[in-house]
Amino acid sequence: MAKDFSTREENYSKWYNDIVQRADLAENSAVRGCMVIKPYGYAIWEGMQATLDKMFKDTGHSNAYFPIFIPKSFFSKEADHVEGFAKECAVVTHYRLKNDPNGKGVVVDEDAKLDEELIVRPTSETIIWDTYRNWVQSYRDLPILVNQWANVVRWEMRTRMFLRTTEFLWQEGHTAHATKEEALIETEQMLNVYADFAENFMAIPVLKGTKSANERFAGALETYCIEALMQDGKALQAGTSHFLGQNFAKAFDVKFASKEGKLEYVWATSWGVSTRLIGALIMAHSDDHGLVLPPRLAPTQVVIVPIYKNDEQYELVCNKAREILDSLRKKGIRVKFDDRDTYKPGWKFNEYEFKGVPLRIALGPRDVENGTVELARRDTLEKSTYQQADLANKIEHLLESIQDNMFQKALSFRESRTFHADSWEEFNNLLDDKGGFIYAHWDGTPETEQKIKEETKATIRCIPLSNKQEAGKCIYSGEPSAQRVVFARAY
RNA sequence: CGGGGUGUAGCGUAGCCCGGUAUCGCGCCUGCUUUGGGAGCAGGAGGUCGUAGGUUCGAAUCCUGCCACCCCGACCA
Repeated sequence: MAKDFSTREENYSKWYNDIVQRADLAENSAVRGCMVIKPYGYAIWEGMQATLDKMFKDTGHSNAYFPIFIPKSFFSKEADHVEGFAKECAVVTHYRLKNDPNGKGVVVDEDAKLDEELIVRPTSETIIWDTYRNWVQSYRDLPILVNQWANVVRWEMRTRMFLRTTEFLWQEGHTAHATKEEALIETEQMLNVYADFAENFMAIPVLKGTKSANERFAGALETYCIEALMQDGKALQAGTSHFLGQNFAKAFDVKFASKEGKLEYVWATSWGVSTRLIGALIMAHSDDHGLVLPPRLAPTQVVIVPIYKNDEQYELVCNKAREILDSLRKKGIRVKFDDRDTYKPGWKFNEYEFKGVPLRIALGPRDVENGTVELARRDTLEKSTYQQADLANKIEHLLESIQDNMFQKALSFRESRTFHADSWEEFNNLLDDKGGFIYAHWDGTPETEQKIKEETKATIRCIPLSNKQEAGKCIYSGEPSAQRVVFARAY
């Protein structure tokens, strides 16, 4: 396993893949660019889903499901949208196979060619807006606040486990509103939901901001995003919320009669996060011993490992362990008692470290005798002995403290990698030296942004919502600028 | 799609330059001893060397085509 968090992509890649493999999260599949999410990785996703789903429902949204196939013609209706996705779509052209006349397996049956090709959804705006047209007639039908949990396919040139796979799992919210103001409020609300989730559940601090025109979602008027910093100094876009204006309503002719009796186009938003968040979790918190999971998202928060030399000790230790197990379960703590006798304690210690289980309880004859347990924290790797009395409460507090510590650690890391650059030279030096977020002045033109990207690989991650106005000069062109924006190299 | 690399047992590899039917580790199976940080010893199973041709008495090794995967870039959540 790589032992340093070098900014060398090569090492970091290897380290990242190693964590994915050793924590048993996922593996490459036989299908190009696709990934098999293994049970443990999927359990993390399920935890994220459950939390996010509740947050969506608490903000008035409902779940629905739309088809995976989108008729090709839908795509040509919104010009920017096609342009953004056309290059990475999987296309269904036939619906049947037949036996090869030459006896070599099966071939596509050319007689079963579709009149109109179907696109495997890269995102569902088009099919959803085509559907919404029929759902909306009056202002009384608005707003529509719908979310979908789904898989999508984007035929990317290059893939990375969790961060960019050909097929990935995500949620996409699609809302329709009577007014621009309401849609804007929704867009910002969902951005806040994402930021809340990232910081309070994933323990990853994020910058909230808007994208520059170049980085904006295809078809959106404004893209809001949360940006997180990974341990190699690269930025990761962790979630987006788009204000789509009336673009899709116009493209799909979604109109409603207002209170005043006028026919108006609806206002739209869309927002999504994906299994990429698992990648974020790995890259933000893992250490040289493997994955480190924040307690609130860990499928297993506490694992109990019994230690014994013979059947008699096994009985003794297991009885006590089951007592502890019950008391933790009563508290609602996700706890696992690993009483497999096919693996030895040392082996189990290592395994749960790879897997990032926040707290480990070791319980042996010595502990039973003394009325103690040994607790090991995954985040700090500290081991200490605790009295069994009131253990459930102590553990509950410890889990909270681990959650908090992980966030603080990630926050200090981000702060240590956040810089201001006032000259082109300084900008380049910072990028090559440390990576991280760099606040710098920009003249606001797409051309300059593009040049900077070509020369340094750094992009504008966002224009922070919390930005203060500050006159300055663009680090690249020297033209006047009204505020600093955040640059970084990104995944 | 460009540039680089790799395909040998479930996984990781040696051998390739200099041709003679494959090395080592992990894992797996059996037995005994073990169990507070990936146990020890003994025995055992498992390989059409990515694939299709070619050269040769003989190919993992040399030559040609093809395929797959990985890394770097362009593209992107």
